[in-house]
Amino acid sequence: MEIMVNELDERKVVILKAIIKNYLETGEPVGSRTISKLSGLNLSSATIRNEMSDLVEMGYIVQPHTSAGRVPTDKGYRFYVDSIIQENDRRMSEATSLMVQRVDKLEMLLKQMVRFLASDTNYAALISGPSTSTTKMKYLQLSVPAPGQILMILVLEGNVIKNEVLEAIEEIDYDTAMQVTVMLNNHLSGLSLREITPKIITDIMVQAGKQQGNVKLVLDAVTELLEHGETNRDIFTSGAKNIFRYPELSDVDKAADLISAFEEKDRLNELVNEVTSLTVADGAGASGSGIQVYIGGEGPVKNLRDCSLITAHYELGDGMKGVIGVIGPKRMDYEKVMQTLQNMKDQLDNARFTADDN
Amino acid sequence: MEIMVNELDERKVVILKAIIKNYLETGEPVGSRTISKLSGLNLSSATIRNEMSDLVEMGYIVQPHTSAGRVPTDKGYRFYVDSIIQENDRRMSEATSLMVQRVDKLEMLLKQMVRFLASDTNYAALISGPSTSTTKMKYLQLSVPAPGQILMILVLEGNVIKNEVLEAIEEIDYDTAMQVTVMLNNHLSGLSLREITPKIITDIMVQAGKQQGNVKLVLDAVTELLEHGETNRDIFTSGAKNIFRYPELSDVDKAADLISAFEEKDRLNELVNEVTSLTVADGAGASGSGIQVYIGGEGPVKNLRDCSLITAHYELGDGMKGVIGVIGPKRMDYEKVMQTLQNMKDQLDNARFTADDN
DNA sequence: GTTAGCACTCAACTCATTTGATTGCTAACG
DNA sequence: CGTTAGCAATCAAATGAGTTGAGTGCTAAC
Repeated sequence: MEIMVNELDERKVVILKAIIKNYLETGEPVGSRTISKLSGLNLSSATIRNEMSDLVEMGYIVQPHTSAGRVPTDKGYRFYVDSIIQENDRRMSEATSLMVQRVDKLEMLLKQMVRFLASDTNYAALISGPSTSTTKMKYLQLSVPAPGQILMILVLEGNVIKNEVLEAIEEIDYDTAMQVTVMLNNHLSGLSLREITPKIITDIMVQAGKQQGNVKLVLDAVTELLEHGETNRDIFTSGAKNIFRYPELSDVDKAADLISAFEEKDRLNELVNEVTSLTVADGAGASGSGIQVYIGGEGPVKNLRDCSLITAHYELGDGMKGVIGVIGPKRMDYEKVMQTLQNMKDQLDNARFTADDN
Repeated sequence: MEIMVNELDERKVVILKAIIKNYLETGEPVGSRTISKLSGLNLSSATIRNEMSDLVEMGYIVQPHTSAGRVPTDKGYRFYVDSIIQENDRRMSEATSLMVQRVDKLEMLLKQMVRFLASDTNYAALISGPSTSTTKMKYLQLSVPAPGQILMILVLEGNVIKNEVLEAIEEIDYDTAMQVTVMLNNHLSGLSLREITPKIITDIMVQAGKQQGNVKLVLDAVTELLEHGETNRDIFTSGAKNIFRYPELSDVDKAADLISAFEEKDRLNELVNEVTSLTVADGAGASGSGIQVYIGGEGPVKNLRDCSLITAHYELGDGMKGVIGVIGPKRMDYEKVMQTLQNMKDQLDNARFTADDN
């Protein structure tokens, strides 16, 4: 990226930014005369035209048709976003602490966040629940709701609760279930799925005694539950209807596509997973800020034509990592969304749960 | 309703049905010539015109403007739907058993159902989880995940699991929690919220001894959880994007409205509650079939302009009652949807859970 | 390197016209 | 008296010619 800095002289940069900024506001192709008036450069429209024609050649902007103004290309957007990121890194984020600090139920917090995000930005917003494979297990409880059945309850950090009813392998009575519960907690409490070593497993199995079958069943279920939760996180969304605010997305096909992505959470899950797997250092111009911007067909949003995606990773502490993001038209207010998202990220990173205060 | 039967002579009935049927297919106003050809009555368009003009006077159809064809009014739809219901009652439903009979997890079943319903009908579909106040409690388990905290797990019929972490009133240790658990199960297991009498409560409180505060806490939480679940059921949806198939709904305002109703489940919950509270005998022409049809502004859908709602109540046994429904344009294929819904209802009414088979 | 000037382009708008589906009415028919 | 053919009247929607206006590219002069 550094090599490219010199491709554009200062004046071209000013003009390009002015074009994109204006386009973000109006959604209409931008003409030379507009820029001549708004850029602050005191140049005539003719001169601007010459520069614009250069910018077209370099691929930063295009003309929808001969006698129309110019519209940014993906390359243009990319440039714009990258330059915003650089500026923001300089003047650090002054996170205004505007939201609740202590929340009992994680789910509440996330719903609250995503709703705020959508209504603040007027785009569609989503937030994923925390990664289940890196979150620590607080407590595991087995129980016998009916003969031959084992009820397994798994409490994770942040009081996220997972549970499942299993069909027992060996006969198991209430007291035995309690003994096994204590034994399992001794080994597993405080660990995340990733921290369970083979040694721990063997230790557990040795102590399982006659209940080996059931213990294996439970361990498998725990693993399955957490692994499955990894590719199948809870996802909360808000503001899907904001799609209709933007004419370029409200054409029937695209809108239907977006809406169904928001309804069936599967595709959002894929998206979150892809975003997670791309390292922070990666293409999306994250730098130190931890905000990623995917424009147009880039990366995870290649199926969402004419959309851009802005995401942030949050970490609530104790390995509870998740993703929060905004989906909008390519012509979105990148600057504002990035700021809001940075704010949210800071909020979440500093959130503490009342239940943890003991 | 019986009085009205004679308002329309046989020929008018045939013509009216033909008009509505054609309108359902095409979505375009229907002209006299079309009916003259399609009705099978061998009448000229002029005669049809005379009859149509009568039907307009009687309020079954209207003209969007002079020189346009005719379009059914809500009264027209109502007539059409009622006559379908009568015919169907006669030739009983021959429920083709096309779906799974045994499903472990209720949530899976419901998701499966709603997805099928949406893709089969091409409308938007929704299904509510079972009523929590009439579902029986199978098993209640208390536990102490951390000092000063009580983890309450409530297993309902169908292995629906609810849970909550409470802040303890009195000190409570693991063994005490177990004792209380056994005591509570003795009293509550097998009952639904509605079946808990004051006597049961007093009996429990007497036996609570030193743990009175915590027991009260737990009982309140159970009540709160189940009552809250009543107005706040799980709702699964599918096929929201089908809205775009129908031009009359895909105008921006209406679509945005519908979409946000489907995203934020609150309004669907209200809808389900309203549907539930209207008795089966009520206005929506249910008769014996247990299918309700709400046309246009009728009842629960008064906010969803130009939409109709068709619902069925299901009962999985042991008080697990819920609602399944389809939302589409007024011009929807009532006949088909009602049949599909009847089928689903039958499936659900007969579904049995493997976990119950012991 | 910058600018004024001008011919040219083309989507978008306007407005009159045409088209075609459909009605209501009337007079004739059986 | 119900039915029908015929016809003028209506009106949304499609068509198309003409106008507008934003914007460009090019050239010649500053």
